[in-house]
Amino acid sequence: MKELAKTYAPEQFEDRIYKTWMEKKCFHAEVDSKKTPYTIVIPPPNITGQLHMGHALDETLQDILIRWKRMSGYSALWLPGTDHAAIATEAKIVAAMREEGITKEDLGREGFMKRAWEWKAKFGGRIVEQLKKLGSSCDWDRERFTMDEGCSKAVKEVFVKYYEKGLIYRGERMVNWCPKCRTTLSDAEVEYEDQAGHFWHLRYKFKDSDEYLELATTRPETLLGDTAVAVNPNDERYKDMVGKMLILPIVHREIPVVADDYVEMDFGTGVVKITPAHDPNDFEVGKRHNLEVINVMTDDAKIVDDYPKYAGMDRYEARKAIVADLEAEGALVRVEDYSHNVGTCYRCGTTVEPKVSTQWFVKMEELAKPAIEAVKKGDTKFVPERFDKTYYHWLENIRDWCISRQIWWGHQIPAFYCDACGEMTVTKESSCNCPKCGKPMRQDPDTLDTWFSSALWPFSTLGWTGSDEESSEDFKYFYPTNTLVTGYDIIFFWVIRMMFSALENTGRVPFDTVLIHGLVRDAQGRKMSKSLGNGIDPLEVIDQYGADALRFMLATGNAPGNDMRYIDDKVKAARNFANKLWNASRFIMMNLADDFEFKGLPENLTMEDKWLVSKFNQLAKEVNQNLDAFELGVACTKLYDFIWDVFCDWYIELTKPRIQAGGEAKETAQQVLVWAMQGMLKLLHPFMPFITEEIWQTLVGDGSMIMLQDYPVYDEKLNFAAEEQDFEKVVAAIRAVRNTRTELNVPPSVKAKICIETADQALFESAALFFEKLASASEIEVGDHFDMPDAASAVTHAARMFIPMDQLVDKEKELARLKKEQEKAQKDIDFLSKKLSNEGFLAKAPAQLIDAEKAKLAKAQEKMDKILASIKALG
RNA sequence: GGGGGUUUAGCUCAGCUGGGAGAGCAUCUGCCUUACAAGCAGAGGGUCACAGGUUCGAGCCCUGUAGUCCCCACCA
Repeated sequence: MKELAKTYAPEQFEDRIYKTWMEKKCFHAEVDSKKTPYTIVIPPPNITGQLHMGHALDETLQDILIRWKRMSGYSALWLPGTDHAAIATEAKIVAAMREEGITKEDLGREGFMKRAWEWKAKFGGRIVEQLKKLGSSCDWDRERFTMDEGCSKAVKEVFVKYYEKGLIYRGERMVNWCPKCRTTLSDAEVEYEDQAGHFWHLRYKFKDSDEYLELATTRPETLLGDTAVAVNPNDERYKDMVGKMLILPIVHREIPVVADDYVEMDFGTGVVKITPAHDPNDFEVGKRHNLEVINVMTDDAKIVDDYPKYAGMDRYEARKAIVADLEAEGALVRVEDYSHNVGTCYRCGTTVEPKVSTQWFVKMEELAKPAIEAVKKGDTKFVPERFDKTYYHWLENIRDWCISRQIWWGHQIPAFYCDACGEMTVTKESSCNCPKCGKPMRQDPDTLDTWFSSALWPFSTLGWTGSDEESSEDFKYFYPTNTLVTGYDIIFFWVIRMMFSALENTGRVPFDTVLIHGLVRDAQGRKMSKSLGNGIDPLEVIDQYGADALRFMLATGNAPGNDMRYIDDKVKAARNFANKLWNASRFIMMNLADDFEFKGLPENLTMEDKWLVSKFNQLAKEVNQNLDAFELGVACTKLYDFIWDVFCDWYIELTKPRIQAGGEAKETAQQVLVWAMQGMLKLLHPFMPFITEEIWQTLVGDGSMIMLQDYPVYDEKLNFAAEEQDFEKVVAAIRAVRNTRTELNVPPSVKAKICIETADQALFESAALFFEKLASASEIEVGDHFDMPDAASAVTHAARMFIPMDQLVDKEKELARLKKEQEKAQKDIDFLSKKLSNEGFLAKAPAQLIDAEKAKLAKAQEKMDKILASIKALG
């Protein structure tokens, strides 16, 4: 006898099974010309990261798809790896160094990089180990890192190519600057939030008169860098003042009044102070009017030494001091509360400082066009589709991408400068001499935006070298990849950049489908965050309920792209489902003799066998269809319902009489039970890999592994529609009897005879045992007419059943019950006959539907006849 | 200021090409029926936000309104 532990205890086998899979290299994908490739590249988690629910969801969806495809005969590659996460990682390392009292400068660039690599070696693998706890079937032989040799080569390759094509340039622009991280940020890396602030109304005095211009600002400290005041050229109020000079308060510098369309006449006083160095709009205005750009802040947002009174003050201290001085000088008119949009750093939350600086940029316009086209043509599809709008909108309004970062951890920009003659060279070489004067050149100290390397991930990880011909066999076989699974929150950061990078460099889209999922929120619907402390640790959930339960919960009951809530009860429900399956398999195994041999589906199937087989066949069909359409949640529900309701609650119960009977009947039942269990395990395996593998190996016991089995598909030979329908009559009759008994408060322990009046006598006679087992029948009598006015009755369209009780049935109660059923039946009849007498319906509805409705009406009428007969019999 | 999501049972959510409203949890009634009380058998509970429209037929398609959430955007 095969045996499983008495209770489902995932902690006892999940790790062991994962180890077996690893040892047998089950996750490894091969280039195989006989198979069709199916590829997913993982969204590489940051090496600084800890597994959170977002990862758990993301990995679960990918693992379901890859396991399904693998079992369906594809050469399925799930390529894993991690991201160096430039700013986040450097910040962590710097913080750790601070504990020891060391700064970056102490170590120098080389020393720092050495330390960073050590840090990576120590902690970079942590998240990978956590992914394994989930059961992720990644090909770990192909694990990659965004700063490994291949990825770094690809980065240089692409950078140089872009530069040579004029797609990358270096220039002085207004950029986003994080004073805490001390680096630039791309537009995508700035998060805007509404903050309560103030509107300081100031007056700037004219140089040649005692008149003032009144204006308002949210950032009085930037006044130090004001080089003009602007009004709208069409503004009658200020027309005469354009060109006149004002005296900047506090600083007492002379600045002009300029006219510019940028100024809105009806906002505030219609006068704007212009600080080209500290505001993107003002920068543009400044360019148009040739204004001086006066920077007043250091890299960490302190006032520069040119203003001794405020020098060294941080921007908020300076604000206070300057407001006080303005007030003292009489330049402050009033202060009003004002809420405005402030840009913050997505890594550290610090308010971003707009700053003019020389940086490297990717020119986006030309790159964006093919990326838009590719989705419009359908080469890449979003699931759900609506996210293509987000995608288009971003690409259509895209600005050049600032890619240089003032940190060390990352890909150093492959540009070299000659300090002697000022020449610049961009090259893939790691060092070079000046092509003009021959002197050694100095490499640009900046590194690239971390997303520059992530953008190349789908091909850099597959061995792309710059040309398709020279690239690896892996690249030729597995690229383009098929499905990218990611959250909607990183479409801008990543999906878009992979799209245009792949199109530009490989000439093809990087993937054909982008499956978008939402966020996992807490039980109250709040975003899980460190600051709120409301995050749920997936590893703790796995410890408590098992990875399968967590996975099933994450995959069930939500549609692609929608957020979901983490609710403990949902995991419990998934765990209970696993337990149900566990026990069902225990039931099967405990009845198997030692010499039991599974021979496949037997020939001599009974009607209930055919009913089950036919339903299973349908299930296999639908699950495949759902997976194909990325409806993973729907597939989960169907598996849950089939396994729990159809198989456990009905079929297992139906086999019990045969199992007790023994002999050939038992043998057949067991073959079907094992067949069905194997099929269900296979269908469920992508969703719950551990439990299905554990049961499979125990049940099958030949050393085979479920994850390498063929995924079940629809098979016309297993379609027994007629038998299925017939047996549904029996199921319905049993339900009706149970219902009647419950309503009459008859406990299951009280057995009673059931007389079945039906036209399908042979069918019900052969189902006698089921009524005894499942409907508390003491015996069954089948006939074409019974006259039993003192018995309770149960009615379906196919049968009228009488249940004689020891004590007389309460006729009034019974009558009331039947009347209720009559009402229901009448409603059915009314509804259906109305529909079927509607000429429009008959003329336009599909014939198949009309036939189905007719059949339903006939059934309803049959049922009504039987109810009426019972009512009549009651007198 | 644009764009999008969402509104379905007490709660959390499914319901995808328009054909009589579903699940889990919760509630109520019975059951220790030897796979499973992490269980079994039943029951109650919904004008599918609102108002129009298209259609033989609308939770689903179209228009508008409202609540709610999110994304994008340079109004100082």
